[in-house]
Amino acid sequence: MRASERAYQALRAEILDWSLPPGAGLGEVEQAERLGISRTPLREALSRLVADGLAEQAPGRGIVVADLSLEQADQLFDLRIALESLLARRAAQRATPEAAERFTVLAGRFHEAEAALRGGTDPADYYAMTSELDSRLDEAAANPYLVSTLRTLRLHLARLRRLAADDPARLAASAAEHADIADAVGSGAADLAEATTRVHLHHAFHHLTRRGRAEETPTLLTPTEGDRP
Amino acid sequence: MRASERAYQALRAEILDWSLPPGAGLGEVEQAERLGISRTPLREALSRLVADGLAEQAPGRGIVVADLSLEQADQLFDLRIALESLLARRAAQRATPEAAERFTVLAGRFHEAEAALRGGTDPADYYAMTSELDSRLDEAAANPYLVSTLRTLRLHLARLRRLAADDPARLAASAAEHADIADAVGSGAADLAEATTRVHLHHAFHHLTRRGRAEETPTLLTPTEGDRP
DNA sequence: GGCAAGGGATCTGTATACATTCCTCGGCCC
DNA sequence: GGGCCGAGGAATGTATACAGATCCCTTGCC
Repeated sequence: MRASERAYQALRAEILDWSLPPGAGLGEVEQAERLGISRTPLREALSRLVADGLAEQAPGRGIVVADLSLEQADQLFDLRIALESLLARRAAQRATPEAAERFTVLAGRFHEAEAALRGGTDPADYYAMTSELDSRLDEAAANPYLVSTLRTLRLHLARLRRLAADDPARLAASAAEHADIADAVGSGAADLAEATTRVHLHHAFHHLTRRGRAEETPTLLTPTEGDRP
Repeated sequence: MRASERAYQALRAEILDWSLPPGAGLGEVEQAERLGISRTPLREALSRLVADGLAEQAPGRGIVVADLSLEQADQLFDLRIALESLLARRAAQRATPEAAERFTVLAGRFHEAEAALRGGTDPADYYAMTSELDSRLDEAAANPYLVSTLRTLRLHLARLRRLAADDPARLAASAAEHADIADAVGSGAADLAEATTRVHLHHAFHHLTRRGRAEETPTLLTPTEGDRP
């Protein structure tokens, strides 16, 4: 794999999991040294991070990890609701019969996952399923511009997810909501597909902001001092 | 100005005005030579163009200008309608009293522009006003993620515009629609702001696709042979 | 003691040289 | 005659060296 690609993925992963917290400086020499590559491919990786909005040019400090906190969650979700409700609607309208069948099957799996999650199962399978649903919606909606926009947005949402502790009750409810979405898309009900998506996202947003105000999260918001000496 | 920035702006302008048509190859040595810079800053410019979606990695041909035709107009407008209607709604909800006043003033100027355009005036002033309206909406809506997404989308729309010949009648009607939008936002009517935006964009889309099917445009769709021998 | 100017060090931006990969074209074998 | 394999070459990917800018620290003057 290309060095620039490895650097991009490594840095992106560290930003998404908060190893590199907002405001952390991404000096070229320092990061190139750390990743064992030269400055040229590192600069390309940084460009891509800036284009993704995960990093930004800070006034006199070079490139730093972009800020993110719960204050921005409502801005992200405002955009997310608009885009994902459109995605679900178009997927419902345009899904081929074979694709529709796959959505219905997926809905069944979400229902099973809901039961399992209520039992306290490991949520890894469930996360994989949500990501599969996203991919199938992207495919069915058949709008590359929309998909590409959502791809970028999902990066920010992944970062945001670390601010919310997942509790089994919410995960089970979320699985049920995903089942509703998959069912609606699978049956070609565009209005319902959009509505179930909006319902799901509103619940997800409220859960996120409610959890975020609990006293445990500040440690997540200001991790690991010492990145800027 | 930095060489990479100049290269980015130069190439972007050439892509937007179809001097570099879809499919045109952007070889590093060739372009670097043409622009009088070395490959390093040129590569950064190409990265940014790819991130914008204006260029893309072609299977075995390196980086080429991204495809764009009227077939993609409905995909672009589908996304555009979702984003700009949200933008108008939020702007109406969040505009400060001073900002609202500016929208109302702008609405008046659009009405004047409408009359002038019916008289066959040069539309340059009108274009400047639409771009000012966009900026004010961006500012009032106060959602950096939405604004940044729209910034990218508008690049593609600018490219698309070259496929539509502007006729004075449509421009005047468009000015009237913009006046409606500015009025609605200025008066804080969120529903109306969204509705007027949707109306405007539907008209713009239909005008675009209608014009595009006229027999003159195929020459625009397949310009200047010889870019790929 | 504070402020301003200069100098040094560090960082980013650019150019160029080198390495590696991939495409193409020609020849050979089936 | 067609297809596969290999050599040549061009283009991309990477490293490094150089240049320019910027920021901070020091020092001198007010």
